[in-house]
Amino acid sequence: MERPKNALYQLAASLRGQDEEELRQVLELLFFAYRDFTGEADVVLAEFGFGRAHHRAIYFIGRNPKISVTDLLGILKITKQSLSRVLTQLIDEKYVRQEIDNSDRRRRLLQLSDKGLALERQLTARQCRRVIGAFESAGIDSVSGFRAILRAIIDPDDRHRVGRREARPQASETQRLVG
Amino acid sequence: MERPKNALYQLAASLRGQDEEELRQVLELLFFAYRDFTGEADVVLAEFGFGRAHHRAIYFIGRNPKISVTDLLGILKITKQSLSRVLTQLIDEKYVRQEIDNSDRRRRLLQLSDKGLALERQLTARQCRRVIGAFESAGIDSVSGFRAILRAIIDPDDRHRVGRREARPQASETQRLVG
DNA sequence: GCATATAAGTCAATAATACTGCCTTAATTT
DNA sequence: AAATTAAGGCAGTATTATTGACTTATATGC
Repeated sequence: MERPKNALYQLAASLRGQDEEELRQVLELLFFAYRDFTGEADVVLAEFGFGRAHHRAIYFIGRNPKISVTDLLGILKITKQSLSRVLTQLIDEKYVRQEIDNSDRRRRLLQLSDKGLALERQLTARQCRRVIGAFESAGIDSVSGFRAILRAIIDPDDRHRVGRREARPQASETQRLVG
Repeated sequence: MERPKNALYQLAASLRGQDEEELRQVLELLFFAYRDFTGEADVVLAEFGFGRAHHRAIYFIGRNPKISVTDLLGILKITKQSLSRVLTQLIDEKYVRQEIDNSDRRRRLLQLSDKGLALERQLTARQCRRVIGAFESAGIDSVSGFRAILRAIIDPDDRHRVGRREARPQASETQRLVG
């Protein structure tokens, strides 16, 4: 505790080989990479009159067919109101279909229509194109480390969200976690 | 061109070993990791009545002392109006100082005050803490791949922005790029 | 069966961040 | 002298997000 003035220095010193400069570069890499990665979809979204919030909803509904509204909120971590505006629009314009869950008639299961699937693929294809290009130019050997660190940056409670989700025909996510 | 229906499949097939599932997981890792990474600073920012836009301005002014407004706009890629609101606030509350560039008296050079430096360090320390934790838990061997791929995701024209920037006492960034 | 809880949806009000277009002032460059 | 650049401002708008309260329908626990 001889140099209490610079918290960053202390932190950096605690990890051999990681100096402040290197850490700052990582913060900047994350900022620029994420901005350009999300920007990839913006061109397409603008044609449809949608924004990034629509994109996130479309993506995770496509990834989790028959997801309930509550579970989708759990993934997106936004309020019901924020999702509502976006979801209403997507349903009105027939990108997303709703059906009642017969095992719990309060729940509305969401899935993409054909139109929604087509848009989702277009958006995802663009982002994947960028990621594939990066894999190729940085080298495939870098991928596992890239994934490992991204995963480790995520809050431990949310790491399970990455990857294929199993069908949840009758139990909501919360129910599964509790039970 | 036998299966023109699924652009993703074609893309994925073009990269040996990369299937759609793996690519989608990467999109999701980026989404969750970036969200939690930026969320790290939100707690602190809220105490000061600032948002993420303030954070980005503070970060890049701290990283590029005596940067001009135009150069900062070039980094942030937002409009002058959007920056103006944030910058005015930061200057009024004395987190950022402005001085006239004597070699070109139209330009206002921005730098953090002591107050601004302290806030910047607090914000950066938190984010670095998360990154260091991820490095430690994923293993230091993963870092170079992580950095290489993030860098390759960034638009080629912006890759030079990551890292230490040299002092630019008399030439603006645009002038350097042109000249 | 009744009380409680949950899922979904809605209303009203507000905030942060961003945009476009247009204009001014001052200083520099051609 | 004219054109350009840097900074800043004004007016208006859009998107995404928030909080808090409330309704309806359905399910669950006692």
